[in-house]
Amino acid sequence: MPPRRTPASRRDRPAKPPLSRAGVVAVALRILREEGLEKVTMRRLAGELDTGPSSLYVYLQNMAEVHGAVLDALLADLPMPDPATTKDPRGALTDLLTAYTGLLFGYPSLARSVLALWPSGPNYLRLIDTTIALLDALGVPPRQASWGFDVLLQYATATAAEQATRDESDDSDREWDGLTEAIGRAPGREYPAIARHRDDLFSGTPEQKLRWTLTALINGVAGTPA
Amino acid sequence: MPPRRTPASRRDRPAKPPLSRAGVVAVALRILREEGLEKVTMRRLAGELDTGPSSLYVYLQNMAEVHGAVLDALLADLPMPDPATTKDPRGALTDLLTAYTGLLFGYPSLARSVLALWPSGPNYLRLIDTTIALLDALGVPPRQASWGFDVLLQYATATAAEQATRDESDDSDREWDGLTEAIGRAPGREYPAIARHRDDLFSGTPEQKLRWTLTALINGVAGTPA
DNA sequence: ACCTGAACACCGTTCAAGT
DNA sequence: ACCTGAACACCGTTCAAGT
Repeated sequence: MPPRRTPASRRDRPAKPPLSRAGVVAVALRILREEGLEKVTMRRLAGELDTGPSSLYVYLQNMAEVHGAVLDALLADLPMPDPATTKDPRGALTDLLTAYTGLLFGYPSLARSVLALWPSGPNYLRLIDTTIALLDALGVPPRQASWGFDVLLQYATATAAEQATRDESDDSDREWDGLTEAIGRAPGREYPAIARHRDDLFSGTPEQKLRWTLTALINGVAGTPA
Repeated sequence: MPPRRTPASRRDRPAKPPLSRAGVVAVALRILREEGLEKVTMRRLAGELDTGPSSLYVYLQNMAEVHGAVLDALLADLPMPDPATTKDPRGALTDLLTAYTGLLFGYPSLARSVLALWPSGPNYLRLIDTTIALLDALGVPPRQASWGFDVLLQYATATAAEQATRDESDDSDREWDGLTEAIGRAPGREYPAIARHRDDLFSGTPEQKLRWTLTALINGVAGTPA
């Protein structure tokens, strides 16, 4: 029997590295950054790794797991404060949540997918741990911190996900912001509260609103006995 | 030229009602209730209406619009308090948001889709209007009510959407609750805050948590100057 | 155990051609 | 204007058969 060798069809091509979970995730991350989540498909990943789509299922259970792994990889770049030494836990928490929101704003369709996931990678756990620790440092009672952390993270994610809907529609399409349109047009006879608040509803920059909302969430979590 | 008549292939079959947006939405709603959102596809809708999928695009721009229309149809059943006469606006607001969450809990994958939408149908506008009016009645300053209403609605939607992930996995699959697993296993050396709060993180029923969170959100919105 | 090609069972949307 | 069939351009996942 002849020794096993690379098949002729592969000879003189760059050696094909062995498949691995990390390798698949690395390719997924690159495609996400360069072309967006929509292009991260099992077929595309397989193609880039010079194999068939079914081979990926050895390393990842399904597409949701790919998305979760990609989120965790992105979170590695999120600067984490040290809750034990920070002098301004409230500012550090706001900054952390703002940074997390900003990161997801760069990948709104990933944010959308993450809402349907329960991310559980090591970097997401670190984000949870730091959020809870900062609430502790703020003097929030433990049960409130435990029940409150995911309101904070969920709001950040949902805010970025909302952005996805905007990004998908083109400017020429007047439906892109159906709710703003609808609020603007809502007849005062039928929707008196909307009519009364029309100016306030459209006031403020997205940054101002985000900052206010995060503050309101922290205040609510800190000030509401469980 | 002979008069136009129903083609032979349709004779003796029940008369085919003319297509309409309302008709499409009604079928979508029935399929949603009986079989879930996953079965509400353009091809299925077309099949039930005895036509081809392309015909639906005369009445609805895309699948997102179908989902939005279905949500609005469901909201017709949501009991709305009258903000002008209610004596306990805080209780009424909590009840309204709890009822909205409960309604979406029945259709978690719709909730997931709604997060990516900006619903703008008449019944959703009514929900917004009532929420703002109840915040007014609570004495919340107008700008805070204007900025705060969507935190409340978004939380309700996101909470129901989270449920979708659970529903999709079967019991035998231990991954169904990856985050709870991960939190339970998180080593205390690396995640000290999680370890410290382990008991509180798993405490409380979903109902208790929902009630507390809604209260915390209302408190935060009411008590944080914009 | 790992890897594969091919198949299964679908999707949403567009388009040219009718009526 | 409304409606259509067929096509376009894909999907995720499974499975039997390899190595």
